[in-house]
Amino acid sequence: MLEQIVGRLKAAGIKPSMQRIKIYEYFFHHENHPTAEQIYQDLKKEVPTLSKATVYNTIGLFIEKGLVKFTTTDRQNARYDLTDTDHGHFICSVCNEIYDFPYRFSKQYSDLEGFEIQSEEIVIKGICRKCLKKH
Amino acid sequence: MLEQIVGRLKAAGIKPSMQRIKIYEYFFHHENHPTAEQIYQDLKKEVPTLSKATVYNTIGLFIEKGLVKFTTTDRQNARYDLTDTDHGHFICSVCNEIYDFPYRFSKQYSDLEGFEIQSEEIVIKGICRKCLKKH
DNA sequence: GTATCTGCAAAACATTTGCAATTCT
DNA sequence: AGAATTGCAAATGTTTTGCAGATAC
Repeated sequence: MLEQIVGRLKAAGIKPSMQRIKIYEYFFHHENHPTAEQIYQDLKKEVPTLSKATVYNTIGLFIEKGLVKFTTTDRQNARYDLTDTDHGHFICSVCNEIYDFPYRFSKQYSDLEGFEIQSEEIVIKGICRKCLKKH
Repeated sequence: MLEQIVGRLKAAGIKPSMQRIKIYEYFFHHENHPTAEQIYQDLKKEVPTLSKATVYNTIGLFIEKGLVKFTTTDRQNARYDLTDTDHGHFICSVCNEIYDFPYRFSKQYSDLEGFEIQSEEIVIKGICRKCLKKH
């Protein structure tokens, strides 16, 4: 696992420092698109000297190198996604949890002829099953 | 036209003040999802006493009453959409312009059974034709 | 005249930046 | 030592809030 993390960082041209490994690893263990704040709060327990600036800067580096991308689910806080699979995002307006669901993009949009497509995202907002049950 | 604006505001339970009419009207005349700042800058010419707080508060009221909703295209600045039609958003990563394109949502997602769906948005990022031509 | 609405200034909040201290090789 | 990385504190930029004055009914 750790080998895989380090390998991917190196492959992306990123020197695998302690902080970078921990942050990248965090994305693998926390699938529901954490905010920088959540990453910071959780990792501080393991790496007490960690600063929020480092979290932001490191994620910025990951984005630049293509390991991670923004989701556009949440306008308040930035949320991130590993750049692996085609999937849609459902965000619950009560608990703010993000759920991934399988979704295949069409890749072809007749009304966007002549446009270069770089990424596609579908965002569904509503109330998740867990929150619906609470009422 | 003005009648239509005023009518919609009243129907939504919003008292149609000068500022509110101008701001709501603005959305009808500017289809590409302006930011609060753009609305403020443009309307200031007509309504010099307008303050940015009023723009934000008024849009907030519109959202609360369901006349307008956030788009999730842009993480830097809030952008808004009239809650009318089914369409997708294309955002150009060069000029930051938003293009609407026809898109029919499926409304049915087998993997979201038991979830209540309130809104759907598809966001495609890339480079628009205009910017591609410049190179 | 009372309730609502507006606008200013300040506050709040997420994110970025400059720079000094630290770490790694 | 030299280069890269990190962490702090301050800056930035957007959005929200408190409150006093203005407006509308």
